[in-house]
Parts: sequence; structure tokens; C-alpha cells
Amino acid sequence: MLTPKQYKLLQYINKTIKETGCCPSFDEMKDAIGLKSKSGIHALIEALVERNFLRKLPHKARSLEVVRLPKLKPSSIVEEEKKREQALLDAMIEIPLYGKIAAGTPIEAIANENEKFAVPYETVRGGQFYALTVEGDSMVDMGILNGDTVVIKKSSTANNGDIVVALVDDSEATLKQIKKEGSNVLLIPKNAAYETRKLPASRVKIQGVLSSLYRSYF
Amino acid sequence: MLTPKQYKLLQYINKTIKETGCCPSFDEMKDAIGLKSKSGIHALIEALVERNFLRKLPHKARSLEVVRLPKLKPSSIVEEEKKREQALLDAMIEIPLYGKIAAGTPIEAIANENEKFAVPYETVRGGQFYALTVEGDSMVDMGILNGDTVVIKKSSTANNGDIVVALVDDSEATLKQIKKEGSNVLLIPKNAAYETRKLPASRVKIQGVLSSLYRSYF
DNA sequence: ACATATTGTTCTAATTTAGTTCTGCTATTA
DNA sequence: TAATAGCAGAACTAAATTAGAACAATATGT
Repeated sequence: MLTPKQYKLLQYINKTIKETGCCPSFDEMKDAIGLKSKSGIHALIEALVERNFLRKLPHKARSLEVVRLPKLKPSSIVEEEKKREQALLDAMIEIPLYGKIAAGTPIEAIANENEKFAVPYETVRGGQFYALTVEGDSMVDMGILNGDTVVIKKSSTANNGDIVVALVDDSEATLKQIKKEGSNVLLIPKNAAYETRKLPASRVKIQGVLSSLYRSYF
Repeated sequence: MLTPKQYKLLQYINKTIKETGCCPSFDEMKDAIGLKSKSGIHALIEALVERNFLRKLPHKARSLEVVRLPKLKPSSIVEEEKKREQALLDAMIEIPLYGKIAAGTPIEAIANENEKFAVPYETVRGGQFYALTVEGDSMVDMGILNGDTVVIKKSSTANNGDIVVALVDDSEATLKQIKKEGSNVLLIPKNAAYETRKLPASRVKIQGVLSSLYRSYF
């Protein structure tokens, strides 16, 4: 099967051919995908040809043909399955409540398997999840308050702009928005009173991505 | 027969390819099935390839393809699903999701009994509850954001400082902090851009008190 | 046919991401 | 106790991605 870039390019090629009737040039593709050089497009196309998703004539301009597309499940089937599973999956499930997050201790170290937090099962499908109690006000501008419970999806990777549990120097866990900047990582608090931290990527481990939030008013 | 981990991994790979069109990386797989190291994934994949459930291109990243799926689930997985069905009957309760709150319409008028919102049973004992989707930013300074779901306990009274669903002139329902001032009532938004409204108590009916809040980040 | 513009190919090299291998720990079982 | 399976963690190897430039083949207009 395909890598994400290969998939993106294949979709673009297919869409363009469908819409315009002719195949995009390498330069158009590199712009569409967001590359600065078309050599990368060449490599992606070679891979797609090798995997039999594309066919082409060598040295012929705009001669690509889409052989097949990765078959996504038709949405009607997805809907059907969702409905059928709904009854089963709407149940509550308990996930571990690991304690408070703000600063100081890696999460594994304070893991206490006894405490649990109940969430609807459908919200924690497709991954491993845990809950944390928020301590402090470093994220108030995104509506994450002291005392809130956040549900975190375990992951060692994240996208730019995600709110993550980041472990710094194997010793300090914090909840912050993350952005990559070359070989550095920015940990961005959402409160004007706090400052963004810029750290080499090697000092920061991602322990999970914010998935949902729960707050009680009693 | 497959081991539980093998079964889970195979299902995850199949689901991911069907949904996204591209193959997950070892790191994504380890997060999804709850391993901390990808060496375990390697072993599982080797086993699945050997048993002809998976196929891959040698020396290519993200090249897995699902050959077939097992007919039988490992018994431990069956057990787990049974347990979950049981949990469905025990722990969960659904409350009506009445629609959006911001302004304009009394809640009863837009009540749609079809939509439900699942919450842990313990959190909605001792009263009648319903859920609303927040629309607008008039409460952002208390961490209540556009799109959040709030759980409201039905009540016609409230304490000073409570956040309530208030019905003004039988026509307009809003979520605001409430304060009594003699024969008047203050409806206080929590956003500097909005102004507090002061109304005679006779024009304001309380429809419920904010009990908890839920937010999803996906 | 000629000149010129487009388009596709190749190469080098740096960086990031992904896959493989190995070592050792732990719990289980014979 | 020894054997084994499963997994964590690190070290290592390999592939994918990206950029830049040079170049080759093709297409186009005159």
C-alpha cells in the first residue's frame, strides 16, 4: 500500500485528470503537493508505477494514467457499520486516570492503575487512551482550565498545532501546543502570562495528543 | 489461530488502509495496539506475513497489504467484547441532546428526542438532565467554547454565580452566569466583548444549571 | 528545419522517517 | 531451575522526502 505522500499525489493526479481531461505536469504537481523541486515528484511517480497505481510512457509529457485507486470503503458501508456498532460502542469504558499534569514528573512514574475515568467508548476507539487532571492555568486561552480532566490518546508523534502531553528531558510532563521548527520543537502555552519554550527535538518526547476534555461544575 | 495481539494489529492495519488509503507506520501501529516499542510490531508482522494474512514489498516502507482476514476471533477478544456489552447495560445513560444554545429559541421548542448524548451514570443522578451544544463565544473567559457540549441539570432556581440556561421573555435561551440584584436579575457573559444584561426577574426563567462540560478535539 | 519553451530525467546531497536487529528484562510454564 | 514467549529500549540500517541544478527529450511556433 501507499505512503501518505504517494496517496496525496495519486489523488491529485486522479482528480486533475477527471476534471481537466489531461494529466498535470511535474511542475503543477510539485506546486499542488507543496514541494519546491520536481525531482521529488519523479520519485513518487516511480513508486506509484512500481505499485501499479499509475502507468506512463517514458519521456512523453503528460502521459500518466491512473490504473487503480486504493479502494476506500464506500461511505454507505461505513454508515451501515457505524449504525450497527453504535449500540455496542456507545457504552462507557474506563480508562486509567494517571494523575495531574502540569510539571515535574513523567506520566509513567505517577501512573496509578487504581484510578479510572469513564468516557463513552466510541470516543476512545482506535488507540490507547488515558486521562489526566489539569493543574495550572497555562492553557486557559484555549478553554482548558485548572481542574479539567483531559483525555489523551497515546502517541509518540503529533501534527503541528496539536495539543500534546510533552515530556521534557525525561523528567517534566506538560500539556502544551506543539510546533516543529527544523530540528527544534516549540512548546506553546495558551496564556499570555507564559512564554513559549524552544527546545531541541531530542529533549522532547511526545506522550500523547489531546483528544477530549471533561469538566464538572460541582 | 492468531494471538490477540496479532488479531488486533491485523484489524488495525486493515481498517487504516480502508479508511485512509495508506499503510500505517510501525510507530503508529505500536501506539494503536498499545506497545511501547516497535520491535514487537516487527515480530507480529513477520508472524502475519508467514501465516499469509499480510504481504509486503521487500525493502519498502509502508508497503503492507492485507491478504485475508481471519474467520475466527481469538477467544480472549470475544471475552472482551462480551464484557463491554455488559458494561453498556450498567454504566451508561443517555440524556437528550436538545440542540444549540446561544440565542433565539426556547429550548423546549427545539427539543429533538432523537438525538442523545451519553454520559456516565453517576454524573446525572438525582435530577433530570439534558445536553446542549454551545454556539458562540460569549463564555470563552470561563473556558466554555463554541462547539462544546454542556450538560444541564433541570432546575427553575439557581444560586448567585451559577451558570444557567436562562429563558428571557419566553423566547430567547442563553447560557450565562446569573446574579440576583433586588428584583432584577443580571445575566453576565464571560467575554469582555459582551455586555451584562440587567432584567426584571419576571422576564427571566431559569431552565437549568450548568453541571458539566464535554469537548472533543477531533 | 530551426530556435525556443516545456516537460521529464538524472544526480548529488542533506534531512527526516521508517524498518530491522540485538540485548536484556519479566512473567510464565515445564 | 531452565526454557520460553513477549516486550522495552537502544543502536543501527534502509527508505522516503526534499532541494537544487544540470541535462535530455519532446512540443511548439516560425
